[in-house]
Amino acid sequence: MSVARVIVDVPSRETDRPFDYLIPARLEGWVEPGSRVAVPFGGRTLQGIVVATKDDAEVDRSRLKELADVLDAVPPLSAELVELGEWMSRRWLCPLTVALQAMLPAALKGKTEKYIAIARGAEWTEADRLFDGELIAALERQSPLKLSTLLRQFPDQAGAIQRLLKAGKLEELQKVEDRLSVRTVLTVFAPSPERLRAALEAIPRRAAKQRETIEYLLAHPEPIAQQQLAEAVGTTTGTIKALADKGFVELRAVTEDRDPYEGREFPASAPMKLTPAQAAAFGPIAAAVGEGRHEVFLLHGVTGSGKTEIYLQAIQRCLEQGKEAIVLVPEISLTPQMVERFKSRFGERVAVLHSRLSNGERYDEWRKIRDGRAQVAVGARSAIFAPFGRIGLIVIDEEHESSYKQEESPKYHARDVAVERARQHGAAVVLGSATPSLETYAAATIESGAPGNRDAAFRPVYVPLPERVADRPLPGVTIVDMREELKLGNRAMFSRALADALQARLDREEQAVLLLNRRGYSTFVMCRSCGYTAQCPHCDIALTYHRGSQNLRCHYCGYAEREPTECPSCQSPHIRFFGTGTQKVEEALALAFPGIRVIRMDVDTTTEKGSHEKWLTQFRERRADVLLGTQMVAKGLDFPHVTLVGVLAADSALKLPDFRAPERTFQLLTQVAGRAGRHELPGEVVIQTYEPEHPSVAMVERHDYAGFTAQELRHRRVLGYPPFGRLISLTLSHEQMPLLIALGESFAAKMREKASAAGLTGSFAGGAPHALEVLGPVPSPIPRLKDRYRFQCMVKYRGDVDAPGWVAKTLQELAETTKRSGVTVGVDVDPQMML
DNA sequence: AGCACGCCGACT
DNA sequence: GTCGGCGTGCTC
Repeated sequence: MSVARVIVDVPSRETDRPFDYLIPARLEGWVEPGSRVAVPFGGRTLQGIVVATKDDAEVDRSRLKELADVLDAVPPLSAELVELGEWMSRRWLCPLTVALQAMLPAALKGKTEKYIAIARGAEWTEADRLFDGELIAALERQSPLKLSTLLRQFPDQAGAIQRLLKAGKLEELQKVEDRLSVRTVLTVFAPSPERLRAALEAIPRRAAKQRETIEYLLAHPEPIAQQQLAEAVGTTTGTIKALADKGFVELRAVTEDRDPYEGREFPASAPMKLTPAQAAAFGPIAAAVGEGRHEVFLLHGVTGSGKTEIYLQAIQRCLEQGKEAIVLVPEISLTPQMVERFKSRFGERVAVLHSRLSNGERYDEWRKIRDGRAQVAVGARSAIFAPFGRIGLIVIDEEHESSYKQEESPKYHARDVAVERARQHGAAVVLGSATPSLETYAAATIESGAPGNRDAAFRPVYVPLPERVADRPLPGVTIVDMREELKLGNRAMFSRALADALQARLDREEQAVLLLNRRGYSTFVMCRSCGYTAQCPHCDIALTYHRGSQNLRCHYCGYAEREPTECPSCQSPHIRFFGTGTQKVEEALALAFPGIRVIRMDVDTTTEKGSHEKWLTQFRERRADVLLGTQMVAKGLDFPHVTLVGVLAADSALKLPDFRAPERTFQLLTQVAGRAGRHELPGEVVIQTYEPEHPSVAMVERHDYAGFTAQELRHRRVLGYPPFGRLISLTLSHEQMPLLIALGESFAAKMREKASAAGLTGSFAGGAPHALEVLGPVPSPIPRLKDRYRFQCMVKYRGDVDAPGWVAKTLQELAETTKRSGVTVGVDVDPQMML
């Protein structure tokens, strides 16, 4: 008998190591690295992932328990993915189980179910029968029975169950069950026509619906879903159930593959002829893919330069090598149009993974990949874990997008995972963007790389794609200084330039996209008498007024309260709403342009499944004049009749306490500007701002990526920010503020002490290659979240020192102190959002 | 993360 | 005298 090393599904630092289990004879041969198993662990049964197997000669067998079960016929992970998980766990300091869990579709996140059974040899006394008769009877009918079912049936018998368990008359069993398996559809199978006719004889005349059902089956003898049959006959499933009970028809659960794109036709598309510029960019990528060489490319092409066609042809080349390809796109641009391009070119070989799929649908797509029925996976962030075995190419479109960084644990960046996974497979990586992140751009273009930039091995080959297809000009950009507007007495949210441009679109029956980075109606609520502002009671963040639901909401924790009519603090009626959100703009548009048709798109209008697509389709079909939304309208949308893009407040994100704010603003503005005039009609962009001279705004006017980047990189170099230094943020939280302040100070002091003891502190400003410093603590930009106060420390370092490793080790050493004090420490390696 | 074991207050 | 509060500690 051999031994399995198992990572149990307990996401804590203490249990973040393999536990050994004996593999019982009946499971021998089913266990390998990547297998999902159920194991007994501290008195309960949990899901775990096998990371290795070994011979039992090396271990003390007597202290080991046995695996309870293997949960899948085919292991859901491979040794390679387990190894990738281990790498992630080191890189982003998360428990290994959390990294492994991120690779599994939600359907395979096993949950422990408790069952109650009558114990062997249990004998019921008179008293048992008297007090717990019904409970015992239920278990005598069926045993074991799910504890939850039992409690639903006998809500007040929890004590009795406990007692009988203690007395040894009942016993508890635990099983790990999947959230859902393959979807099954109850399907009706009709017997032979003779037997159907016999049934007709036997069914009394008064059971009209049953007779009709049989007659329908005589006419349509093929198997049919119960639900559909009921609809076709005009009855309920009860009728069919009755027929099945009498044995006239057969009712069976049939497993069904859900195809979210079922019934949709995708016209086949052939590779297009590449322009000379495209061909020049394609050359080196195709060569690497053809030779099965691991190499990373930065494909820097302006919007409309035809990057997608290059991806498609590179994938084609990859498939010709008998290998598989992964394409990552930001969730938001994973629209039907985008999917269509891939489905049209590669048909059935494409699996699509995005968050709008139900767990079951996603599981089906995932199985298509694992079982080799698909060779191309297109999806958002987590598609980087697509269970392929021979990857030849990984494409990351819009590589600068912040959505590639997961904000919950594991806080991984899909771009970095992609490079590591490609290295494992000897695959090529194409990072595509019109506005590459400064990290990637610097690594690709600065002579010696950026000294503090990830690992030295990250040196993408720079592949520029400077021209737009068909030489369509970039749209003209007008920057409007809103201070001037104010001076001229225009206090409306639309400048004269934007209002005129909008009117012109309405007159010409063209369309416009308007961007405002604020959802809700207004941004804050204040009392004019006493200065009270509405804050979230759990997060100390200003509440936002939502007009439709007439309430104030916290955008961080979801807290909501009713709209106030008087000041809660001084009872004055002079409580007012300030700032502008998308809802308010919608109203202002209706007022300024009577009859205008507006579609508003933000998280409030797109939560419903499919609503995102619904709105976009409506807009595409020109059933609206204006698409108004938050940044989600900026990404990857492509509408032929949009000739105007308006940005209402370009600087709204500039003042955020985040060193990436200028970069994000520039990227966002450049991306929206690219939305206009992508087709025959020329486009125009109007950007409203209070800071027209700010580089993030001014450089957009000239479409000057290089100019903006050069300037921003100089800033970053001086301050030692990425890509010239790297960061790890440590967020300390506690319910009590004074305690947290004291604990934070001592925590930071200890970190600094340890860093200096390890010889890691150097003069950071002097640019020493191994310098590391611990900054803070300072109040976190969100000073309180869900009733816990927050302070943060920042570890800033440069060069190739293994700072994540050092932080992990140091936190381990401080673990006892922190645990006793009740502070929790959250770690974010390479944070993307300073908020 | 749970669930055990373990030491101090309000009930039968 | 017991039931039960939730404070540490361990889980192959």
